[in-house]
Amino acid sequence: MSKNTISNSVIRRLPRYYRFLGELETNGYVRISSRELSEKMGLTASQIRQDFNCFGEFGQQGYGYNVSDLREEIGKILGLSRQTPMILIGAGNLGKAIATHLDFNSKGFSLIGAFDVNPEIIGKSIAGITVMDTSGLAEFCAEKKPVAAILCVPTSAASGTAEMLISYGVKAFWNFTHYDLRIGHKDIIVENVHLGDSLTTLSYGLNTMYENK
Amino acid sequence: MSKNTISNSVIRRLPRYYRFLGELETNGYVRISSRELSEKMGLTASQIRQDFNCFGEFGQQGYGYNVSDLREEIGKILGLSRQTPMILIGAGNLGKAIATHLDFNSKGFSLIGAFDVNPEIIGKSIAGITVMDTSGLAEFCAEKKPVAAILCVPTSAASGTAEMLISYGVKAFWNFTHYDLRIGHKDIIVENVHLGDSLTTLSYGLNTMYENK
DNA sequence: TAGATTGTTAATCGATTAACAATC
DNA sequence: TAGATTGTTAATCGATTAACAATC
Repeated sequence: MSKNTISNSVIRRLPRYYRFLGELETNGYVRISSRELSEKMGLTASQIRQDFNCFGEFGQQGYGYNVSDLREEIGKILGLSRQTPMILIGAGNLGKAIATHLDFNSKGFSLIGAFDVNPEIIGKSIAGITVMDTSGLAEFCAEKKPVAAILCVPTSAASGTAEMLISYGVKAFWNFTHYDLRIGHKDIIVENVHLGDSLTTLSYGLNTMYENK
Repeated sequence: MSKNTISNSVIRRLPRYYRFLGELETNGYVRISSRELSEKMGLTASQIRQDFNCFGEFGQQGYGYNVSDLREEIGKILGLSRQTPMILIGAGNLGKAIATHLDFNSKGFSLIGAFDVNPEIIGKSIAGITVMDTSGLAEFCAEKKPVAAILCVPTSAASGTAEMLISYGVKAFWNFTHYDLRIGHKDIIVENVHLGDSLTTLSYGLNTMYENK
């Protein structure tokens, strides 16, 4: 039974727990204590127990956590057994790389379509999907009802494309444009990636470490 | 004159400030108050003033901040006028997309080399650079002394590749593998991207919003 | 039972927000 | 000068850590 609201800090740690537990399972771990997990992940044991207790009692006093059970529970919380239909908008270099690089099915999604406006890209196949002309998007959405979309369009097209997709029923965006997508509609979910900001942060780190040069 | 230590929360906001100020400048803004900026960015005016004051007094009472000056100051803090030499390790789909999609020069870096082990990729040109054989990495590093590296290798090769690069003098990593790079060496900087975790977070959002279905 | 480790409450720490004196 | 808005201190809020009783 989940508590009322989960803080964003906790949510951001969940995928990482899930990943580590998967590795532990692969390596034959059956049980693990919060202390041992904390050492492996670079967290405190307290934080781990607090985090898990947001969602229920997954452990057993005197024993610890069953790795496989715990991983499954976190998977449920993350909704990873779903196959939410997702489409890619913008199948250029980045869109193509995203679509081929990630295992959508193990992360709660199913890539069911890809769209672009560039005639040189339309008709090509990526990740087993034939890229369609963006002009056919309305019809496709009416029929296949994708719930999520990957935005790999040029930054200038980000906002307009998102609004259009919302009107077609899309509820969640994975945004790779350099535009800060913040939607007014409150039932729309946005995950901004901002690779540029990430690289900029790396620059800050270098600048700070070697500032006296 | 910068204060002793800047919290990570503040640092993570800096690239976003820089981006917004750039847009404002493009749109002809000469001055802006913390209140006006807070409305545009979805922050509080207090937070903005606190953040900027970590680094000095960039504003003027009764006036606000000069957009262009403030942007330049933040650019300096981020080290964006540098051209830190950077190399790409792994020039497959993702590596290629990263290299071509981002403007390294405006973010404090200069992409000076790309490497792969795949004979089909070696010799091809991406972002104006010819992909070299990874076997020539040691020699290249000795000569060109790259300070930063983009890791787009398979997850299993992440740790080993990083250690090798450190031995060649690389100080900073932009890590796109699914491996949690945490380096023992304390003078090494790591920025983990974890696209998979980002997508998983999106799944959580959908799962939470539509959990009663 | 004794030992281990959780679940949970209390204490601490840090980050955000509010308030206001300083000053342009 | 009066109005505006910063820089900065104080108050609040939230997240992390510590402590320990519950219990397997």
